[in-house]
Amino acid sequence: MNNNFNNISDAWLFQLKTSGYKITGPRYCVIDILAHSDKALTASEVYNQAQSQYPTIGLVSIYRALEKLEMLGLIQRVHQKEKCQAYIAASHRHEHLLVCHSCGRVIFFQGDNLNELVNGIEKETGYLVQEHWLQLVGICRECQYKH
Amino acid sequence: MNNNFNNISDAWLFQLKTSGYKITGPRYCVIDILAHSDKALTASEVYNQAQSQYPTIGLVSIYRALEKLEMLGLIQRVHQKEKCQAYIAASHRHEHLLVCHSCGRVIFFQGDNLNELVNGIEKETGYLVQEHWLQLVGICRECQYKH
DNA sequence: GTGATTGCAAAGCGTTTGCACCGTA
DNA sequence: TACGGTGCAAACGCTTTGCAATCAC
Repeated sequence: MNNNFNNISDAWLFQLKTSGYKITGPRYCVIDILAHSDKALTASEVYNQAQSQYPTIGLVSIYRALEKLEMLGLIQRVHQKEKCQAYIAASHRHEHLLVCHSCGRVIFFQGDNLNELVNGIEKETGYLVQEHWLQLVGICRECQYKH
Repeated sequence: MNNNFNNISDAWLFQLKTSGYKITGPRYCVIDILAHSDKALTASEVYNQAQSQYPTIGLVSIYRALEKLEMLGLIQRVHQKEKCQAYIAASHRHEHLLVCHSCGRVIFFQGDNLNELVNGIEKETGYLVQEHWLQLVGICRECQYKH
C-alpha cells in the first residue's frame, strides 16, 4: 500500500492509519466505494457494492467503518425527506449540498452568505446561532433530459 | 366539539373532518399535544405525553395520526444531526426553522433571500433547483442563561 | 348499522452488541 | 505475538401490519 496521495482513497487510508487504526480489507473496500461515489450511499448500498470486490465482507463491518470515517470527518450524512442515513465524502471547505431528487447525485457548492440573515435573526429571537444548514434539492442535467 | 377556531387545534380538527376522517379521542389527543408544542416531538414522546390525558391510547394510533397530519400538511418533520423523526406544527408561509441545540425548542423565521444564490448555482451546475432547505441550529435565550 | 378506527400482538427492518476466530502491524 | 478487527448470530428499538373488537357518524 503506497502513501502518495493520487486520490481521495489514499488520503483517507493515511488518515485512518495515522489515527491509530489498521488498514484492512473491509475498510479499504468501503473507502474505495465512498471516495469515488457522487451519490450518498446507505450502509446496505455500500454493502451491495462491496460484495463484488470483497465477497466475504459483513454488513456489520460496513457499519463500523462508516462510524469511524464519520468520526474522522471524512464522510458526512446527507439528509433527505425520506431518509437520512446515507453518507457521502465530506467537504473540507464550508460548502453545502445540492442533491438530485431523481438520481440522488450530490454536488457541493460554496458562496452562500447568510451572515446578514443570521445576525438579524439573532437580534430578533435572542438565539445564539451556531451553525447553519443549507441544502438544495433539484434535478441534475442528465435527469432533466431523460424525460 | 365546536368549530370556532380559537386555536390551532380546532383548525386541525376541522381540516381532518372536512378531509373525510373521523374525530376520535386518540386523534384529538395527538392534535392537542402537537398544536401546542414548541419542540419537535417523536412518536414516543407524543405517546408519553398522551398517556396522562388518554391512558388507554396505543402507540400505534400515534403513528397513524402523525401520518395523517403530515399528509394534510399540518405537521412537518424536523431534521437534526442525531435524529430526524420528530414532528412540529407546520408553517404555512415560506419559513425556515431555528432549532435550539440544547432544549430542542423550535422557532420559525422568514426573510431568507436565496434567489441570487440559487440562480448562480443553476447556471454553474446545470441543475434545476426545485426547493431549498435552510435550517439554523443554535442556543435559545433561556438555555444561554442556564450555564 | 356500517365502515373507519382502535389496541393488541406479532412481524419487519435497520442497526448494534457479544463473542470466538482471524489478520495486521 | 498481541490486540484490534472481523463475521456470524442474536438482541435491540423503532415502525408497520393483521386482526378482532370498538366507536363515530
